[in-house]
Amino acid sequence: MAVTIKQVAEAAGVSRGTVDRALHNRKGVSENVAEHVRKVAERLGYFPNRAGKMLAALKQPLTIGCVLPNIGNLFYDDVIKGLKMAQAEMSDFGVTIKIRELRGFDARDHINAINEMAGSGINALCVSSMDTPAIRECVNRIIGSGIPVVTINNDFSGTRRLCYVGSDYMAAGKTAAGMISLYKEKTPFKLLIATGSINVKGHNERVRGFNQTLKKNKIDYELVDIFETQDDDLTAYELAAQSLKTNADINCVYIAGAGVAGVCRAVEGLPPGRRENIRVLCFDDIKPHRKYMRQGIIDFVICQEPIEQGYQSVKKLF
Amino acid sequence: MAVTIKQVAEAAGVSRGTVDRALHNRKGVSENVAEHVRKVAERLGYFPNRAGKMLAALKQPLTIGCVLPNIGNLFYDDVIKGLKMAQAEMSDFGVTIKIRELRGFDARDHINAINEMAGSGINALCVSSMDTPAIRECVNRIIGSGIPVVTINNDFSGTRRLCYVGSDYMAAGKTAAGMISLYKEKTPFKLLIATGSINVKGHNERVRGFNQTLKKNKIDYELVDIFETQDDDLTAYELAAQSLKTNADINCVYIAGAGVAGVCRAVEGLPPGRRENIRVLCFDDIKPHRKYMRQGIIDFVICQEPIEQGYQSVKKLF
DNA sequence: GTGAAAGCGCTAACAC
DNA sequence: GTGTTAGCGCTTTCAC
Repeated sequence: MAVTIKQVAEAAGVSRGTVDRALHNRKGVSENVAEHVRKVAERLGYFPNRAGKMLAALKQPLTIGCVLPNIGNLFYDDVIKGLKMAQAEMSDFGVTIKIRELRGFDARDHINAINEMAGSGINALCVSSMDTPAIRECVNRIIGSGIPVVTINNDFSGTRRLCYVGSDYMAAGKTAAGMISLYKEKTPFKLLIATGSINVKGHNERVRGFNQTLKKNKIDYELVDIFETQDDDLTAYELAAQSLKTNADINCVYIAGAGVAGVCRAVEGLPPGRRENIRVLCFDDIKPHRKYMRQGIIDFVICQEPIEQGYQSVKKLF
Repeated sequence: MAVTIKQVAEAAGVSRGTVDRALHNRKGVSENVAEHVRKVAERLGYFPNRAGKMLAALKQPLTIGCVLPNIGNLFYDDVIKGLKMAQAEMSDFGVTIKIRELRGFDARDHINAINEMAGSGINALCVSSMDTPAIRECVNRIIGSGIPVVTINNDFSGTRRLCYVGSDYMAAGKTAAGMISLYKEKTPFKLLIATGSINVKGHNERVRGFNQTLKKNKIDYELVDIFETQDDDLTAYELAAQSLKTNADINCVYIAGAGVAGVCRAVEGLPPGRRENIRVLCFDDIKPHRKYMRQGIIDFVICQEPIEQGYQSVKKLF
């Protein structure tokens, strides 16, 4: 059996309460005693038993607030599924989650939602948003106020968030480049890139990783056009249809964000003969993507693990 | 806060001990009272709190025995990593694991190891073995003796194991068929299949799923040769070299088990011109596979999640 | 057959 | 600043 707080207390010649205070840097202990206790704990190889912790934690229930731009983006359905799985698994330890749902990429909306959530008595925050200065500032302020934050699916540059739970988007772009290279006989690729939003770090990285790897592997390609879908199918459709019409030489479409169905519909609308000649790559395993994949419009879908992302976010915070 | 055993006891007008006995079908409680308690618990929506359970479980440490044919099969390194991760995470709840390592597919060896393990005072068993009558019988006997069993990575047909943790090998074969279909212009495929062992259910299913899907999708192919590697690189090398020499028309090698490096070495040894003309598909992300992938010998590797398999096996048993 | 009580390891409230 | 104690929910042992 592992060493308990009781044994540390005996060895250090103090009470269990004092050990607890010392090891958690709580106030109410003199620095001398605290230092001594920490030494003894270290020496005995003390490591707090999580079963005991959990049971005691029941008295201080933990509420985790989640802010997600999920409305109109099916991908987040599975993230939410993961969040709920975690909640189900940890409700026994006093964990509750509270989800705030957002539509689209309006920075003001996001900031309002995050602030509201932070002010609603939560103990921790789990957020998926954009990587803009205003939002970073907002999140940093919340962290400063003592609420730990994890980013989920979308990370921020330079915030002191606890951790990021999500995929490595550079690697994802790299993978996409590898996939399209299987069609080397179709080079030079005439490329259309549809990204979600220039404010989303992950979308940018998917594009950078893709370009970098194509160059590194000396794949012959030319970037013909690029636009933002705003993760909206209608916008995506219109811009894609326009671009494909203007640029008759496009033979490869790389979709780095949501709005995939919109782009696919535009490809679908092309005259036969042209349509089959276009390779389409996109991300995330959601229902409409499967449909277009079966139809042969989409050639490759690179997936992440949304359920796991939701699940792990809660687990880390707990 | 959720309903506790104490509340159930009060509502039912009995003691906490009696509730515990009733809900766990332990002896020492009359069927009348037991029935009544179960009804009350049901009505109140009682669900045992896992934090409390875990803490109490500390008094009865749980030892999980694991029997794995890992020696000489790098894939299991990650399975073991997962087992150890789980142990690290759950040592706080009194869980210990004990691993017995095996080499190869000798049924007698496996049965001896399983029996030894079962007789060594373990509380649960986690096993990866072959799907033969003798081994099934052995495992069923152990289950009958009251030790719960999960199968990991390799399932048995028709045993009363608690659950199977591993991949869907039919789907894996299907995926492989989809991958090779990307090279449709190379049809008809002249196929060499290297399976690991005819006694391993997963290997068989990988082959069946592969064949079925090629047929279903009307891919033109012919099975030229098939052999067992015994998951051994040397055997694999010799048989593959022989087969490739005898059958000069082979242009596609499907490796359903281990021994991949052996087969690849055989392909590598072919004269240039012939060598590049052969597509190779295999399974599992282990180091030598990466090497042959970079070299361009292997075209596709379909992976499973060995770490997760190890981790989940322990978690389920706990 | 049933109730009462101790105790798993930890934290927090209270006492000194 | 430090010690003491109660209690989180559950299981098990001991008494009756």
